[in-house]
Formats: sequence, structure tokens, C-alpha cells
Amino acid sequence: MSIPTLEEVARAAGVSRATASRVVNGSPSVRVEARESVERAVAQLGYVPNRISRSLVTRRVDSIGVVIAEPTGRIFGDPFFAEVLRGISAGLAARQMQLVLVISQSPEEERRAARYLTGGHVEGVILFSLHGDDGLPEYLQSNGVPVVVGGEPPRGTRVSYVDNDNHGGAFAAVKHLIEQGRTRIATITGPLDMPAGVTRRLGYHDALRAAGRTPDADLEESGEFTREGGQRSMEVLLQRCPDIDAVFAASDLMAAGALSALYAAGRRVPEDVAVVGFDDSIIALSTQPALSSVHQSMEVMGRELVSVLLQTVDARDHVLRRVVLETELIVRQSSGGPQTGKN
Amino acid sequence: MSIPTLEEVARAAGVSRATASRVVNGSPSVRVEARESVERAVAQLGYVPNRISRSLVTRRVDSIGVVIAEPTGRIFGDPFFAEVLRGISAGLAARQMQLVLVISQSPEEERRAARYLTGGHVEGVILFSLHGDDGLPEYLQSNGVPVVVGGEPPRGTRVSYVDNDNHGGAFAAVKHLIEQGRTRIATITGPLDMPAGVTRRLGYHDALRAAGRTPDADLEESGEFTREGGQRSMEVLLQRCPDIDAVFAASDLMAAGALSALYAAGRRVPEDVAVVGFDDSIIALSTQPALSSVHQSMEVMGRELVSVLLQTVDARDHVLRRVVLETELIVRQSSGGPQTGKN
DNA sequence: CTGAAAGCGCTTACAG
DNA sequence: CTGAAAGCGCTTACAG
Repeated sequence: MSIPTLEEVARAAGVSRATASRVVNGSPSVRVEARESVERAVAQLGYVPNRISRSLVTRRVDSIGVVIAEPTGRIFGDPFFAEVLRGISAGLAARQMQLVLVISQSPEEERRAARYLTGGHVEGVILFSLHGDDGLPEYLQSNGVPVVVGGEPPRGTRVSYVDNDNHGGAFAAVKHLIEQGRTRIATITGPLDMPAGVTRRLGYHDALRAAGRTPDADLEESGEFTREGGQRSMEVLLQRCPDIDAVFAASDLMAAGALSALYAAGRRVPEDVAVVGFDDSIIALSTQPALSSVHQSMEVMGRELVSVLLQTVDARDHVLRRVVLETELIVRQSSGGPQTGKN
Repeated sequence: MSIPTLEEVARAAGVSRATASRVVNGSPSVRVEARESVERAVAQLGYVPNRISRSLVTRRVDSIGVVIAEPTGRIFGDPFFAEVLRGISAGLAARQMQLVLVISQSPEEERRAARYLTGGHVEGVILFSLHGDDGLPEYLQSNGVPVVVGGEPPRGTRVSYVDNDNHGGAFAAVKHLIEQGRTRIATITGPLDMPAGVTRRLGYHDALRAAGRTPDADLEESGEFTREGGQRSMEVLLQRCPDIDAVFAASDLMAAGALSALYAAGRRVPEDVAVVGFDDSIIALSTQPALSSVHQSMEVMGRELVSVLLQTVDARDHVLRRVVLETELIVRQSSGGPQTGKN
């Protein structure tokens, strides 16, 4: 009735606890008879090892934590996160580790989460979409918890990370719009307290400057990485500068919102206004017209994050590891690509 | 450098490990001097209790698992889940427990998750959107893990659950459409291997029968609870029965998809076809026109799930607990409600 | 109010 | 190949 322990398995199998443990952990140095006897007892009693106890002695735990520093609304609205989680999960599979997603939506819940993560429950943690001065990575590290950040960490934070080439991607997108002959290129930025928001905006600026143009603050609006934000920003931009003929949105979700606003305003895409997004998520293929976008594989990022984290865990060192993944511009119909936008 | 233990705190504070433990756990029976000395040591050493060790002796753990039995794509596409998670998190706050979301996307990952959940990491688990013959609830229970299911569990599964009144909600929706004078009322069902899908369909049938009508299989199509599924189903229904003048979709997301299909087919909503959804999620307010929908509070469901789970955990009994939450039809523009659909 | 001691369920040198 | 024993970091009767 109650949950069986190794002790009981050993007794039922007529061996010592040590031998039972060896069998359960697949040690090769156990006689067949003993092994089979233990296996029979395990099956009969329905024994499941208590990982908590095991952790205490092995000082290893079979899971890693993933923290996404966003209100659940955004986490669950953006396909970005689903993709990255898929990648992390795939990367973990080979190591038989469990992904544990920790959600916190208020300062109090954040403290609870911090306590959980430093309490020995996870081997290390992957942090996502950090804002401004989030102290979590430093707190965790100072408590001996290995940390890797997905995306560029806030300035001045000494922490390993895996990032996409946000600058290069934004640069390529805007360069493409310039080459299409567009002259009034606006941008809908991400939140400027997030490095990804800042860096993509910088790529936009640098591409303009590289073509001998001067960035114009009137052509910029922040869309908070949400669909609604993108739509609102586009409305504001059209109001302020009716002559806009192109827009670079720092995420696909915002680009989708911008498309709605352009449609509502009677502008044709791409004839009147060309649009390029960022992420190249499934959204890019479901918009009308299909969305040109900067491709980045969040699934690959997930795998890399796991790889970097486990390297750090295994090495037990304090080496800072950085990985920057390439991005690539995919041109579709929304910026003048062919009608039947096969990727 | 290395992580300090209670032992070291005790030594630094000049007390026994027992006293240090009492202070850390807020026991009242400790002299002030001792307390302050320990608190100083804790602060100075940066001591964080190892919850794993604590769990081993208290036989309690500070987290509960939440399993959503869906591919991440769907989890992250439907606001439904975000809401319910918010409710669970809120319900947990009072108990200082951590929500741990366990994601599995393949049979292998499912086995890993099952091992994790039975390994002593969680106090109990909340299971979501179970399909057909999922054996997880029974497996967990037989391994001593308290379980509560969100939504109606598969037939024949003896497990506690919290459900919404799916039948009553669907019945009210269809009754409303009949009262609006609609004569060819179609339905886009959820997956029929999920109880919620089956029960909402039954509510649709029963409302028709209560009005003396006979359900017509040609007017039913399954939409898999996704936006795309809803759109596709609506297209099929229109093709098959061009005279449809109303549709009850078993989720808002599917209703939104249906709206797109109706729009593309040139049907006016509600003039030509009235539409009612189910969930009353944020989607219902963001569609054009605003969507009539059966309201259910997923946040309340989340809180109830926590409450039922913790009751079971505290009681350590095998009592089956069931809670059914009311649903309420909210009439908006898509089925003839007022233009400026407040609420 | 406080400490010595037992014990939670497991793994792993160590000796045989 | 196997078992007795120590120990992981903590809590908690128990005795004082």
C-alpha cells in the first residue's frame, strides 16, 4: 500500500541494499541470479526510486529549470517560446533530464521561484527574455546555480548566453528594403529595456547610415513585442508620417499587427508599404500576404542553450560561454518577393 | 566559495544544528540572542536551505506539478492555458508552493515525465486536457501521487476533477440560437476523444431535441480546438450545407477560425450566420464582430484545482472529489447582441 | 530554550 | 561479485 523503499526490495530479493541499488542503476558487476531476483522484486512491489534521496548523495539532480521572465499572457501568445521549449526539450532528451518550467507573474512569485531554483531542485537554469536590470542571473550564480541566458543578457551582467545575430538580421532586413527603392522606412521596435529590442533597432540605424541616410525618430515606435502593440504602433506611425513606404518590425507578431493596421488604413502591401518582420516563425507564413522575415531557429537556440548549460554543469567552472547564431533574411511577398512564397 | 550548509551556519553562530534549523524555520522557541546570532551567520554566509534534504525528512516538498497533455504548439497557442496557469499560480501563492510545468511532446518524453513525477519531486499533480485512454492519472495514483484532473476525466477513470458545466453551457448557447429564430444550426466540435468535446456536442444535441428538432450529422464537423481547424471545418460545413444560418463552435479559437471562413465566403455575421463560441476568453472580445460565447473562468478553475489537490494531499486519503463550475452564456454581436458589446 | 542523536532513502568507497 | 558502514543535509522527538 505504502510506497516501497530500496530496503524492502532488497529484503524481498534476499540481497543487500547495496546490491539492489546496483541493479536499479544498471551496474554491470552483479551476478545474473542476483540481478533477476532484484528485478522481480522491483516489478512485484512496484518500486520507483526516490530521486530526492538519490540526489542528496549523488549531488546531482535530474532536471533543469527554465524561467521565462514574462507575464504568462505573453509567454502563451508568442510561438517563439513554444519553439525554444521544443529545442530545449530535445536537447535534454539525450541526457535523460526533465525540463521544468517555472512561471512567476508577480514580485512575490518571483521570490518564490528564486528560492525554488536555489534550493537544489535543478541542476542549472536557462533564463529567457530578461528585462533591464533583472538581478536573477546574478543571484542564482552567486548561489552556485549554473545559468545560461537565452538572448543577449542585460549590459554588465557576467553570464553565459546564446544569442541570435540580432544586429546582422536587422541590418540585412533594412538593407533589403533600401535596395527595393524604399525611401521612408519606419521601424516598430521591441521594448527598449530588452537587449534584443535595442540591438535590432541599432541594426536598423546602422543599415540606414550605411546607405548614407539619417535615422529619423519620427519613424520609430515601440511595439512591446505583441500583436496589439504592433498594430497600435503602425497606426501611430501612419498618422505621424503618412508617406511611409516600408516598415521593419522587430518581431513577426508585431509585423502581423502592423499588417492589420495597414489593411485597415487601406494601404496595399507591398505596393504601398513593404513589411519585414523578425523571427520567421509560423506566423510569417500565415499572414496575408506572406511575411518577409529574418529567420532564426529558436529550436537550434534551445539545443545550444542546453549544450552550454550542461557544459558548465559538467565542468563546474566559472567560464563564460557565448554562442551567437546566424540569422538569415527570407524574402516573401510582403516586401516584393514572389507571389507563391515558397520559403 | 562552496555552498554553505546548516552545520557551518551553526558553527559560525555558536549554536547546535538543531537550533540553527529552528531559527531558519521560524520556530518561536528560540532565545533572541541565539536567533540573532544565527540570522547574522545566515546573512554572512549567504546560507540557502537545501530543500532536497529538508524534503527527505519532512516527506513534504514545496512544489506541485502541472502536466498539459498537448503538443507545445497547442499549449502555447490557446489563451485558455495561460489563464488556468495564472489561477493555479494564484491558488498556490498562499501555500508558498511552486508551480512546476512539465512538458512532454513524445512518448519517450512522457515516460521521462512520469518518472519525474513519481520520483518525489512534487507533492501532487494537476493534469490537463487528457485524451482518450491516457494512463497517466492511474499510473501516478498507483504510485502514491495525489492527482486532480482539470476538465472531465476519460470515462472509467477514478480520479478527482474540477470541470466546467460543458453540457449546460452548450445547451444554453444552442437554445439561444434557436430563440433567435435560426433553423439550420451547425456545430464545430472539439476532438471527440476528449470528454469536453463529447459533452459540448451532447449539449448541442440535447438543446436541438428539447426544441423538437433532430440532430443532423451533416451539420457537425470536428475542429480539434484550433483556429485552423475551426476555419477548415466552417469551409467544409458551408460547402456541404450552404443554408447554414448559425454555428456553435466548441471553443473561441475555433469560432475565430469560423469567422474568417465566413468572411472569406462573403457571409455576414450575424445577419446571414450567427456564431457562438465557448470559453469567453480574450479572443471573444478581439474578433470582428465581438463573439457571443459561453463564459467559464479558467482562473477560478485553476484555484479550485489547487484547492482540491491540496485537500487530497493534506488528508492523504483516497476520497474522490468533484467540483463542477457554472458556465454562463454571454451574448454579443456575433449572435445578434448589441453593437457596442460591453461585457 | 537547547543539544545529542536518530533517521529520512539512497549511493559508494572499502574490504573481502 | 557482494555487504557493512558511512554519509549526503536536514528535522524533530526526547531529555534536560
